[in-house]
Amino acid sequence: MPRSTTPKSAAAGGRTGRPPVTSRARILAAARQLIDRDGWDKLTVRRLAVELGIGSTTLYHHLRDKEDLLLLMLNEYVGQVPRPELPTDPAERIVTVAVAVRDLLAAWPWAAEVLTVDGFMGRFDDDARWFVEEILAAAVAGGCSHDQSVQVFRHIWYYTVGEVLVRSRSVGVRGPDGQPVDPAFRRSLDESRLAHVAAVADTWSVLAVEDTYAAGVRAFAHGMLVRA
Amino acid sequence: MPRSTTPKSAAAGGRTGRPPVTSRARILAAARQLIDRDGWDKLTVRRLAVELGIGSTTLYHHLRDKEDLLLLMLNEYVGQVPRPELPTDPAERIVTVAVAVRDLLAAWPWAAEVLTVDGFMGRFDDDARWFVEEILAAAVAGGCSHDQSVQVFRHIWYYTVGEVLVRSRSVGVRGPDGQPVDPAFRRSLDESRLAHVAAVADTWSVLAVEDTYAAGVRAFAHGMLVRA
DNA sequence: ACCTGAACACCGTTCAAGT
DNA sequence: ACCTGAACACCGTTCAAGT
Repeated sequence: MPRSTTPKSAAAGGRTGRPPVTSRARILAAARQLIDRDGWDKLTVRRLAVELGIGSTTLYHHLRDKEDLLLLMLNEYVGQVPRPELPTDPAERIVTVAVAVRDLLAAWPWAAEVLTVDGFMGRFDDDARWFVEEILAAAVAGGCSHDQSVQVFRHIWYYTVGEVLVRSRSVGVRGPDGQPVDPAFRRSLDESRLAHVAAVADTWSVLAVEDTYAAGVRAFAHGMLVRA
Repeated sequence: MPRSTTPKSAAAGGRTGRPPVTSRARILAAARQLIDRDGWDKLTVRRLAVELGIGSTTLYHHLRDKEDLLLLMLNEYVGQVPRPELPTDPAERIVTVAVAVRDLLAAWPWAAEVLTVDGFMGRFDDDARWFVEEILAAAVAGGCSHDQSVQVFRHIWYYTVGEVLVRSRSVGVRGPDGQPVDPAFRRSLDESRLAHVAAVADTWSVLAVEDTYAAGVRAFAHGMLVRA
């Protein structure tokens, strides 16, 4: 039952016993390849083993469980992102960092699945935590106490996770009848009770695909730094 | 392959054929009972059939698929919520509605799972859309155009979904070793690179359980209505 | 018109036995 | 020290046959 933080292959000092057929790095690479080729939902322990040409149960010598694999992938992914150039204004620095993280998560939709794994915030490793540091530092530079900076981070994080999750699940959705599901709420719309919904019914689907994330965090970040 | 909007039992005009052993309403009630008693993750098509005392495959005459069941439950749930008293100030009206919806979703954590179902926004029915109407109306009352009100709603919605999802998955999390996962990021913390993270490491877990949702939407709502 | 069992095509995970 | 097949305990869904 290996832990994420202590890979067995690295810990093994001696050279006795049966030689390993795979490694953490190889597993991660295979998982990524599998997702890119066949899609996120095809990433199963069994398929991953086939991809690697090993028995599926062998994977449990390298990973605690499937969730462990997901966290490992997220950490590797977030850690590898190129850090953006940061502006000097604290609020704008938050916006820049948040947009970078959002773009990162949005580009790999499977990341959205991992975001909802139990307690994942405490399972980021140092390389993946740079963005937490940057947001906290910017909040403090903007006049927040350390405690307030944590709350600023949490707000930004909730908004980001929500945006990524909702949008990754709403693009190009089609109903079982093959027709695209109408995001405009026009189905059985009671116009007297839902007057404002009716007023935007025709334009909703157009407005809903617009990328308003940056505007959202901007309003958020400036609003909170002013109040702090 | 029945659709959510046209229950078969209701549509059937004649009285020929084998009598039904169950109904939409009974299925929904049984599902809720199952969740309340055994937990969200125990809600499977097979267990639900056992709960109802019918064959599992029979359920497919009343539901298109499992996702359909989830949406049906969400709609029933959101539609039944007592509408809160609304203040006159537009921004505060948004806060009140948003808090009510958040409380609702947070109280039934399984709702969080449904929120990530493909295209669920377009699958709310009229009874569940009152909160959309209220937020759009408040935004317009606050000076937004109809188009802008949609963007206000989207921002609030992303934030709400994120808050509910993250928080429903972060409470009382324990690692596989039985120790609670430390949300304070203290594991292998490089204090030189992550100075601000280190500064809040000790208080993070205390701050993270605080309910700051209302403060978040408030900053958001006021900020956006000012800019619009 | 509605219900059913059998079957299909899968899952994640454990564990004793093997090299 | 590491790998493996068999097995366990499940899933959601389809479909021909039955009442």
